[in-house]
Amino acid sequence: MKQYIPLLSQSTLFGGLPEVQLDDILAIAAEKTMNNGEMIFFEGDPADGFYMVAAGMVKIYKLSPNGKEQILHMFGPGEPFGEVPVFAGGVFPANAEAVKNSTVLFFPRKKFVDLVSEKPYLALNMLAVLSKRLRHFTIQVENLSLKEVPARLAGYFLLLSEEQKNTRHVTLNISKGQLAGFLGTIPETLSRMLRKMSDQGLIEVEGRKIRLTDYDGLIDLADTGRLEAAEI
Amino acid sequence: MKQYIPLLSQSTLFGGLPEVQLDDILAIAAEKTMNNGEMIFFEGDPADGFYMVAAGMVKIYKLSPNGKEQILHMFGPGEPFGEVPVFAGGVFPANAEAVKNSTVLFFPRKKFVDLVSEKPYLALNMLAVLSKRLRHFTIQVENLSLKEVPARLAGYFLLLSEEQKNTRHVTLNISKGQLAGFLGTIPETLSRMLRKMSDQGLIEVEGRKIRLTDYDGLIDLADTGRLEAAEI
DNA sequence: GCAATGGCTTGACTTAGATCAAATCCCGTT
DNA sequence: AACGGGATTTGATCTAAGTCAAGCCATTGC
Repeated sequence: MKQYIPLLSQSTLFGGLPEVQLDDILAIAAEKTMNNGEMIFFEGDPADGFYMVAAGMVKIYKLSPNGKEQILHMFGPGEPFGEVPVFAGGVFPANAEAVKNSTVLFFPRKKFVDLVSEKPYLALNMLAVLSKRLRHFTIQVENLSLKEVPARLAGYFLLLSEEQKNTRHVTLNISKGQLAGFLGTIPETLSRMLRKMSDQGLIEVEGRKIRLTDYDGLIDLADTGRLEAAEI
Repeated sequence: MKQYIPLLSQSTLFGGLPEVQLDDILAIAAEKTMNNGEMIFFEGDPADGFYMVAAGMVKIYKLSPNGKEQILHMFGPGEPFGEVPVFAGGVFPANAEAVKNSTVLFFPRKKFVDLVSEKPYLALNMLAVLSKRLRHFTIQVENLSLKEVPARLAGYFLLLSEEQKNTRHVTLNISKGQLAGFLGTIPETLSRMLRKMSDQGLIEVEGRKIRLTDYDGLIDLADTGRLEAAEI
């Protein structure tokens, strides 16, 4: 069960606090297995608990009236999702769908609230998790409204490069279509941008493997925004 | 001091919990007065505490390299802000500026964390506040990436109309320039959209007073997206 | 081996909205 | 009442990115 630790240890801020009893928290969880593409919940569904990914991967997204999909988050093993309505009340604000065959844990709200009242450090951990998520959203809003697609894309590559230790060689963990949704654009546009960026020698694309051939150029692109037209 | 209650009572979810001692929380706060336009903190500043608006109004925003401003939040009396780094660690992810002459309370992180360990219900209240903020961001991301400016604007009017009891007659509480920043656009575009919308009889604009002349039309616009060109 | 399906790429076209520049309005001061 | 400066509006233009329509791999199943 040790693979579930991320939920509980994500914050080292309050390290002086006693160790959480993993069994306590896992005791109140119910396990569900989901197939790739299966919906976990829909926007608007009443929420009486939250989830955590045990295995696989889950995407949280919104749809526009004409079907364009904006991915808000992708969550992997150990990451909780759908907590908002548990604390704020009401309904799920977005859709959740398994993007691989996955196992998720469900935590009924009542049980969790009871538990959290007993164990304050659990609440502090949860606060840290929500705070980090809030920060991610801050960045996402900034990206969507202040940066153009190439800048967002460059930023995404740099992020990947930090996550994966191989500084110059990253591998997409999602399909390009999904990546487009995550960046707030559409597959066609993403495809063109990838092409432009490789034309300019910033990257080399081979399927899901991306070589970052001009790291500094990417950094520059990521925050100053503009992708110059290729001048031979 | 009763005007500070919103922080503590925003969640009725956990109503069974004992009443918070307002004095406890206010005891650890320091008061600052700010002039209109004065900065409270900058993006990247190290954070050792969070704030709450006591009087006036504060905007939280990001800037693009070329100066465009995206407002993330506007906070009024009783609303806490800048809590994210307190729980997630690190630095402020955006700028905070007083948009009126204002008074803010500052809560040093260490003192607050100590207090929260003693009073679990305080943490639960904080969780509720952060969760609601997270939900707002969900909506903001959706708006920015999936909806066009007229739809966002219509949505904003409908929101205002709910907040202010007068169903057909709303008053902007911020300048149009600020509103543009909040909607992720620029003043020129906002101005044109307001014009289009009044040309179509959806609203009537008179300074900061807006009459919602076609409520159903606005609802339609807010979620199906498109503003038809005015015929004739 | 060869449909066939889904993911990706490409091209031609359209459009929402940003930029630039110039009025004009509005309001608190002097 | 005249002044000055910010806020707002308007017009002309430009551009990033979305839409529509085809074609192209590349895998999976038959």
